[in-house]
Amino acid sequence: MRTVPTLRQLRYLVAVVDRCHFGQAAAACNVSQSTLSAGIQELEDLLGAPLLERTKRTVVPTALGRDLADRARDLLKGAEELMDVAQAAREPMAGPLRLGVIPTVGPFLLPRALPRLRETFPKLQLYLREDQTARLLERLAAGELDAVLLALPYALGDLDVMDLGEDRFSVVYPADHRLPATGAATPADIARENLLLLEDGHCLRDQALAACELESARRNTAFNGTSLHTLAQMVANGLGVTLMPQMALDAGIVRGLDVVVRPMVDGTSHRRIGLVWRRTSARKETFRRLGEALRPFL
Amino acid sequence: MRTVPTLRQLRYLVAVVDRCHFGQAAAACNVSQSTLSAGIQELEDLLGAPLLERTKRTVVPTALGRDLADRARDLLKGAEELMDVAQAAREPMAGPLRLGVIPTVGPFLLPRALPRLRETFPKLQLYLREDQTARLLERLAAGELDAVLLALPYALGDLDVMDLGEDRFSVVYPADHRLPATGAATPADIARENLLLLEDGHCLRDQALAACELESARRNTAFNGTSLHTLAQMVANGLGVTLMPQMALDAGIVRGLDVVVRPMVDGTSHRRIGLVWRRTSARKETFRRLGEALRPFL
DNA sequence: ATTGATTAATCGGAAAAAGCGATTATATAC
DNA sequence: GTATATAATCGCTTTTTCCGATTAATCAAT
Repeated sequence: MRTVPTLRQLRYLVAVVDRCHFGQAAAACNVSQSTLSAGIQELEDLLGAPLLERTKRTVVPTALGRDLADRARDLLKGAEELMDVAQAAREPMAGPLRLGVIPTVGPFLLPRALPRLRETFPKLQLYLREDQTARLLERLAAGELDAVLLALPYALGDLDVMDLGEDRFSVVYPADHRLPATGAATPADIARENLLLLEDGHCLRDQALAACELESARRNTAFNGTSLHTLAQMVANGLGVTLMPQMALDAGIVRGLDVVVRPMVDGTSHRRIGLVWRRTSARKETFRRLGEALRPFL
Repeated sequence: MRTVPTLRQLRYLVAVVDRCHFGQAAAACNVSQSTLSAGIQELEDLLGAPLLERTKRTVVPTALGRDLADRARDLLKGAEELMDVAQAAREPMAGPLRLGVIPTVGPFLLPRALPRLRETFPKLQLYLREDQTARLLERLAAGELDAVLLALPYALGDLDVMDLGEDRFSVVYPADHRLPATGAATPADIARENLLLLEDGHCLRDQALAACELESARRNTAFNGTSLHTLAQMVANGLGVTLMPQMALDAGIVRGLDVVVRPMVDGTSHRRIGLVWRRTSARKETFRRLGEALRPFL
C-alpha cells in the first residue's frame, strides 16, 4: 500500500496556494505558521517535487503546486461530502435543503404542500428557488441546488429521477366559444384554434405543443404569455384558447374568469411531475421521502 | 473548518467493508487488529452513525457503511493519483504507459516510430494494445489505458485531444484499370468504381466514405476487408479499388503488388491522426511530449 | 550602510494520535 | 460444557502533530 499525503497536508497546500502567504494560510487553518510550514515541507518531501517557489519574500505556487491544489480541493470536498452523507443518514429530514421549482408547478403545488411538509418534517429547512428548468438544472449541476422539482418529459443529463405522478392537460376556451362536439378536446380540435402558449424557455410550452401534436416552429410567436395566470386572462379576453395543467386548475387559476374548461383526450395529453437530484448526491434518502410526501398533492 | 475523517480511517473502513472481517482487514492494512478496530470506532464516533453491524460473530456493513466505503475508495484513488501527478511531473517520460492504437495506424506508424521513441525516452515503458477506436475509448474511460492514438474525425467524449497531423488518402487501382483523366482522383471518379472498404467498426471505413462523399448504407457489404493488407490484395486481384492512407503506402503496403496509386484531390480527402487522453489524467505533459515525438513520423 | 519590519524556516519540547501486544467478552461449533 | 474464533478493550510505547521561541532572509526606510 503506497503512502499518500494526508488530508491535513492537502488542506495546508490549498490554503497556501489560495493565499500565497504562509502566515495567512496558517491562520486560515487555525494552526501556527511553523506547523503549516512543516506540513508543506512534509508534502514536498513525500511528493519529491517543489510545490511552492519561495523567492524574494513572496510565495508563488509552481505549476505542479497549482495542479495538485486543484485535485486536493476535490478530495477535501469529497471528505466533507462524506460527512454530509453520514449526517443525512442519521437524520434524513433535517437541515437545509435547497430546492428548485419551475414556475408552472411552484405557485400551484407549493401553497398546498408546504404547510403539510413543515408539519411532517419540522427540522427540514426548505430554501426555494423558482426558475425555468434549464437554469435550475445548471444550478443543480453547480451544486447550488440540492434537488429540482420539474415537469417531464425533459432531456435530463446524468441525474436521478423520481416520478411523482402525472398532471393532465385541459383546454381552456373563452365562455362564448364554439366547443368541441364531444366532451373531450382532441389535437385536431386544437389545430383549428388560435393556441396561446407560454413564451419560449418554459418546458410547458414544448410539452403542450407535443400534446397537441404540433411543431414548435409553426406557432404564432407574437403573443406568448409570461405565466399561466396571464394566459388565462388572455383566453378570457377572447384572444384564443390555451392548455392548462390540472394542477393549475385545481389551484383555481380560472376562478372568476369567463372561460370553459374541457379535458384533453387521453394519450400524451399530460406532463409528469418529477423530482431530480445529482446521482452523486449525499441525500438520496431525503429526496425520496420528500418526493413521497409531495405525491398526495398531485 | 469542519473535522473530516482521515484517509487512514477511510482506508480501514474500505478494508473491512471489502472483507467483512477485522483480522483480515487489519492484515491487509499492515496494522494490528486492535489498531484497526480503534480506527473504525473513531470513524463511527466522528460520523455519529454505525457503519458495521457486528452481530453473531460476523461483520456486515450497514447501507451507510457501504455507501461511505464507495466514496472512500474514490477519495483514496484521488490521493494516489495525486502521487502519480507528482511523479509524472518529476519525470514525465518515465514509468509505464499504456497506449491504445487503432489497426489502421499501429502497423504502419509504430514500426518506424518505436525504435526512435525507445531511444529518446529510454525510461518509458510503452505497453501497446491494438483495437478499434470504440473499444479503445471504452478502455481509456475505464482507466485501463492511459492514452489512445487514433484517427479523426471521430465523436470523442470528454477527452483532451492533441492533433498530430494529417494523413492523406490515395486511391489504389488494379494495374490494368482505366485511370482518371487528371492525375488526382475525385469523388465522382470513385462513384463509378466498385469501392472496397474495411468492415464495419473501423473508423477508416467511415472516414473513407466521407472523403468520397458517399453514404454508408449505399455500399456493398458482401466484400469487406479485415485489414488494409487484405484490401490491397483484393485490389490487386481486380475486385475493385480502395482508399489507402498515405501512412500505409509509406510503409510499403502495395510493394510488389500489381496496382497503381493516384492521390485524391484536396479537400476532405484525408484523416487526421490524434492522441487523446482523459481530461483528468495525471500525465498530460507525458502525452504532450509523446505526441511531439510522434509527429515527425506522420 | 543601518535599522526595522515582515516573512518563512528551524528547533526543542509538549500534547495528541496511532500503534502494538495482551487480555477480555461473546458467539458459534463441536 | 469446551474449544475456537472474533471483535472490543486496556495499558503502554512510539510517532506524529503542534506550538512558541528563535533564526535567517528579504525588503523598505532611513
